[in-house]
Amino acid sequence: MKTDLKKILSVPSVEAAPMLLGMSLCRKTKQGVIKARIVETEAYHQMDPASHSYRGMTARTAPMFEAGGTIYVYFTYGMHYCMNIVVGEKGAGEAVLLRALEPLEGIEIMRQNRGVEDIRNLASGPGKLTQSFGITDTRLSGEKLNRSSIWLEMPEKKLKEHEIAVSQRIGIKEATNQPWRFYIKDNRFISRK
DNA sequence: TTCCCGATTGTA
DNA sequence: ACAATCGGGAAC
Repeated sequence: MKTDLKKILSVPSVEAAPMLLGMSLCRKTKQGVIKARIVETEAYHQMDPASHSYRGMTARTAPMFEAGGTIYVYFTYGMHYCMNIVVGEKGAGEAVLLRALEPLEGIEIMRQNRGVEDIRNLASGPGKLTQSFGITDTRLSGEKLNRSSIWLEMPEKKLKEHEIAVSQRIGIKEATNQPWRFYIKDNRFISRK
């Protein structure tokens, strides 16, 4: 049975995060189309003290409470943007942080956006991948996949369970950390650490 | 209105 | 190991 994208976007984040691995994040830009494979994700949800949705809805986090398929972009450390794909039902406050991508198409555009040459340094981190995709503000936050410049494409072959690795999330305080980071085993494009 | 700090990155 | 850099949100 073919796994449907809509189905993936409707389940809780801890289930959706590994399911998004292998899918392609795509964006149409002025310079051309960019495509990159999702190789590392993290799950966040409303009962999670490390999640932006934990303390309820604010102007910034409102998109995180929208229905699955919404995009949530936030600004952090005074200089970086991070992108999430909201999942679950409207009001749930569930999202999957995209942490690393493997460049597939539009690699020259990604190089220009990042200002670096090394393909492994284009999208191997949550701040890097937004920069390589030309996301330089939070205007995409609240937009819907497929109804904006950004969309997802299903992989040609689905990942097997043994190809997926799990670990604690990165940059989260010890006390609130959980094994909710997922990445493709042995992939060269995951973030460092 | 003040103050602290972060779902990071690049450099030393 | 650490500085850069600034908006969000809690506290006052």
